[in-house]
Amino acid sequence: MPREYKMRKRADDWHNTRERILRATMQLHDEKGVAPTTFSDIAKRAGLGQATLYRHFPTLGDLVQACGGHVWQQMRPPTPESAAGAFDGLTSTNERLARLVEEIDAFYQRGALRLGLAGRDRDLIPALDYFLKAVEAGVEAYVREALAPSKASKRTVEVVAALMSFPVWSRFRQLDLSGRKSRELTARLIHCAMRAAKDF
Amino acid sequence: MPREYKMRKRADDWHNTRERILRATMQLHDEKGVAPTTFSDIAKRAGLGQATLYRHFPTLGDLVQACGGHVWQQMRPPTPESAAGAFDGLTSTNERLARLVEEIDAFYQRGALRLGLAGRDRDLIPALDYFLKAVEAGVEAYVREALAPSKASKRTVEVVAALMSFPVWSRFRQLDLSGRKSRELTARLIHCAMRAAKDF
DNA sequence: TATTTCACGGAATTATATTTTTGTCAAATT
DNA sequence: AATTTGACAAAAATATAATTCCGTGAAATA
Repeated sequence: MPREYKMRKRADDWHNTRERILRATMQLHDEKGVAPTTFSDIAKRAGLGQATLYRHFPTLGDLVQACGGHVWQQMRPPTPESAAGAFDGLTSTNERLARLVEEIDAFYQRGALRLGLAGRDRDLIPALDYFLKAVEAGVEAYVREALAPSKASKRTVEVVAALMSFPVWSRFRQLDLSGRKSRELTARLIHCAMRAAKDF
Repeated sequence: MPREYKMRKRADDWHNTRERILRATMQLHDEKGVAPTTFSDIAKRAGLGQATLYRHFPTLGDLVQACGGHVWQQMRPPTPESAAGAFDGLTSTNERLARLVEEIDAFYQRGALRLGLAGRDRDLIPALDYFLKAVEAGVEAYVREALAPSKASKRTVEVVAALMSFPVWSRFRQLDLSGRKSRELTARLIHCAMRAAKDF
């Protein structure tokens, strides 16, 4: 229920408690995961009554979605809109792939914790699924853009996108390769996959 | 509380209800996941009172662990013990890698549903984590065995194991490649990874 | 057959989480 | 200044799940 506010102080208070709620929620989500976090957890952390949460966010979906906005801008995910710009001036396939790996790796590093936690509960909480689908679309757009000059097939794009997906990144991260080596390995695997995908 | 049973019929009844509980539990776990399944869900499905569940399995951990036994034998995971035998008579690296991919792929196909569901709740339910760690150890043992004649470094084994992990398999499965093509792709990626891992 | 044992289900109890109700006080309006 | 509005917290009301208690009847034992 958005309101018309001519009332300055009340509007500010409203906004402030809203932000306190979101801060507390994100903290707890980072600590225990999304699904296991309860309303009373949040209220306690924010120093508010539970009823206040409902006033601001009638459903859990609303709350998670609102967090999504903050999280999105904190992790700056790749988007279809930013894809073209990310490869500006790079013409060789090699350069473009290197840039692809850099960009996505940097993004996953920024978002590792939250992407992992969100992934766990995505089919429990629709807002999370929506969020992650948007992330995946962004990654795929980057892959497509990186491969654009190579006239890669749809299939090739799919395969490379799989290789650049978060679950795969996350598993490889468990090896304690340096970031440098890790990106190098990824790039090589992509080359290999592209060659292989030609035969499909 | 195990008992001394000389009493035939009671022992049988006890065993039968135990199996009914496990059957119902596994059904529900397959349908809704492990964590979201409640004791009353299980009791209803099994046609038993909830109290009966507690008598047979005092804690959730006991129940999940007992399911684990059945699940384990249904999905026949690779184990360190079976690793050596799986590559009997195969001498060339190529043959061994092909066998590795076949074996693990077949296993993941058998276990896909449950491995996915278990993975989601593994850090919520210790018994699941234990189970999955055992699975991972088996896969790694197979990788090690497949690469044994190639004198691969520890690092190489790790990298290939990552490539053969369930999360990676699962993501690639989303591409709708035929099993044939999919295994072919995996094999090629492994070759590439081995070459790359040499430089690390 | 008489007595004891014990697996069971119904129902009570406890625990935890969600959602609504209500009174209060400060801010806004007149 | 008097009145109204609305943001808030405390606590009540619901809802759902975990856990325990207790009487019953069939199986075991003597």
